[in-house]
Amino acid sequence: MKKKVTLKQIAKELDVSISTVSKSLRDSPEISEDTRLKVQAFAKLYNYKPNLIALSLKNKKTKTIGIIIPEIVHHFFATVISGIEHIANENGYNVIVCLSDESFDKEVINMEMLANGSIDGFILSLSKETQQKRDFHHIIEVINQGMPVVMFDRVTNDVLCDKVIIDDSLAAYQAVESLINNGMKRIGLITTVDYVSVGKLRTDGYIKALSSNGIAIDEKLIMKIEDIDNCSTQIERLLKDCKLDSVFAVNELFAVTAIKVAKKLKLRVPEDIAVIGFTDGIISTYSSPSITTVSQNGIKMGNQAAQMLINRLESEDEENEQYITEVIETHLVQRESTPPLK
Amino acid sequence: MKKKVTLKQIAKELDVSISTVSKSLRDSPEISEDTRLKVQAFAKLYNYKPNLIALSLKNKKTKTIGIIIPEIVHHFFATVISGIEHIANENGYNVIVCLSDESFDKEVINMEMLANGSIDGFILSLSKETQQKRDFHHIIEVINQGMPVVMFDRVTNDVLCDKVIIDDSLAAYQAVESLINNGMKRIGLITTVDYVSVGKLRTDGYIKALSSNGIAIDEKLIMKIEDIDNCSTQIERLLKDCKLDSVFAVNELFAVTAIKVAKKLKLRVPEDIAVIGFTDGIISTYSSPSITTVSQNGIKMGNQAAQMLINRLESEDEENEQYITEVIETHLVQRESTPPLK
DNA sequence: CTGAAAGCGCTTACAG
DNA sequence: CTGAAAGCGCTTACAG
Repeated sequence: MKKKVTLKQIAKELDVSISTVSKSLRDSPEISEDTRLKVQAFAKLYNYKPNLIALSLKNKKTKTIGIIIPEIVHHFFATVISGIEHIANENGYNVIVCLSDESFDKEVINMEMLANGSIDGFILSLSKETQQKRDFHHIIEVINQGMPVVMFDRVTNDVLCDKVIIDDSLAAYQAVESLINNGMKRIGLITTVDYVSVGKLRTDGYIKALSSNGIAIDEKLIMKIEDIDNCSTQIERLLKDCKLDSVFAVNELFAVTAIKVAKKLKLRVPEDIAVIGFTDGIISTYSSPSITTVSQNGIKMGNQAAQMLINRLESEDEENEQYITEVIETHLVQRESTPPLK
Repeated sequence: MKKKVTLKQIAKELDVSISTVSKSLRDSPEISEDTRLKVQAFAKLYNYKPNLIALSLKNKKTKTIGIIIPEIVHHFFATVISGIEHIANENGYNVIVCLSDESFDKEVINMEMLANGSIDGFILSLSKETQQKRDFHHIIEVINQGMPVVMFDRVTNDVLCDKVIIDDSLAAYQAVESLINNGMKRIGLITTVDYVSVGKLRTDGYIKALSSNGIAIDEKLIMKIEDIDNCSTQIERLLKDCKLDSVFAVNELFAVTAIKVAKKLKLRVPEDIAVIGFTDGIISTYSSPSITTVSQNGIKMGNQAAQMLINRLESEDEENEQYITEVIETHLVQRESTPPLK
């Protein structure tokens, strides 16, 4: 057991002052080559590494980024973390991850905890409950304290900060329109409750696509799902009652469940019913039939978010810069759950 | 913009000493009720929260756990992080996540970085490259410095520390034996190269199961896959050449790929060929047919690892305690890719 | 009951 | 060229 060595101990061993040791290790020109080399050799021998906590305190920056997301067991979020991590690492930052579990309180607690010195800035995606309550004081407060924040995916207009999103409404619009262009008329929508921002936007896109193509909106074809765990009964009702020729689902889980239900009802996918999902994750790839879906590049979103945050952190406090909202491109990934789309 | 307030500022405003402020906020009996209340009211008003970095430096503990895993975009690892996070949070710990990307160098760099004061202890799973090189000096060094380490899943006997694993060999044995008990004779194995510890163990289990049931080992039925991205060509060769009645795959990806390939070759699953996978993740659930698999409860493994680490951290330095290896239960989850197994 | 001092591990402006 | 001092934000043993 050999504990980590400190400047103080090196100083003592070498019978010089702590300042001299510190300067030597930082290659200060103030120090004579002799003592510099001597100190460096000794430090190397004892494998000296500066204590990062002490440096953080001194420098008032920690070189770590705080991430707060609703959950991690979710391919998209895991993907974003991965994207953040890589850019962070390249720039000498570490990443500390907190999960809100879709809970407002946990989101607040985690933010406050991290805001007390542990990190230099936040990257976050709102919990469902926070979106439902529309209470963002914890985020605004952190920003007011001068800590930069980048929001991604589940964002809100009520907070002014940098953001990374996709154009959920447009992507949904295009997906639904491509169904229409291929002759589909009775297009079901499986979506979330409205307070989930991205669900709402995708719903909007669906509605716009129908409207601008002269198809009347039929509320019965729209299934809003609150409780994801029991979505299959609701989806079964939708498929049974409504004689759909296709379905647009706002996430992978809804899409794959729709396929499972369709099979159960002896409907062939895509012949009897075509399915388009959202978020190009592991499920869409490995389901059979594999799922045609709107790609949502989490790695890119994470890269972008991290880069924006780091730019803020390292831009010598030019406070007045405008906030940026970066929109990541999406596209439709064609697979087996739809006929070849024109 | 109102920056966070410090003890110093409060002291100045109230015209008392920093010590008095500190003690008041910690409810020290040394302080008169009058000043205590005054200070507390003021602190509350200004929303004072102690700087955690300063506390870390002072207390020589950070209340954060470092996690190093090969990758995060992998359901099992995401699941483990989730398990760690929850126990950590309940105990007032935060979690800092680093990815080794299966690279030895990144694993070393990340460990050294975190070991320099940022965390109180590690939870880690070895990168492939580290397993291949069998070089664990970075881990041993950290342990020698007195920092507790818990390894999970991809562990090694060359490092003495607490560990959380499943009995990979036994689980594989049981899975393969259940195939045998249901009349399967030509059982293929899709596995990793041997240096991946868990792959090797699962291979061992397969071999033992055949041997102890009087089935000769046929090397041609064993496919060791190095490059996961192109596994489907190799798997196709296996299925084509070997007339298998069943396959045991050491992970989800191999299992689902085997199913895809089987379909392509017009083999029905499970009628013509039964498939058992390993790791009960999202793919196994949503593939069709859904995949019979060995469950590997990542949440539980994470919980356990976090609990063991925290116990170490909070056990008043009773150094001499023995290291523990905790074995998490597994079981076979029956789904559609096998006939009902007796 | 209050405060000055020392200390956690480091850096750096300043004196000598 | 070297070192003492101040400081990052905090706590706590000790004096008064």
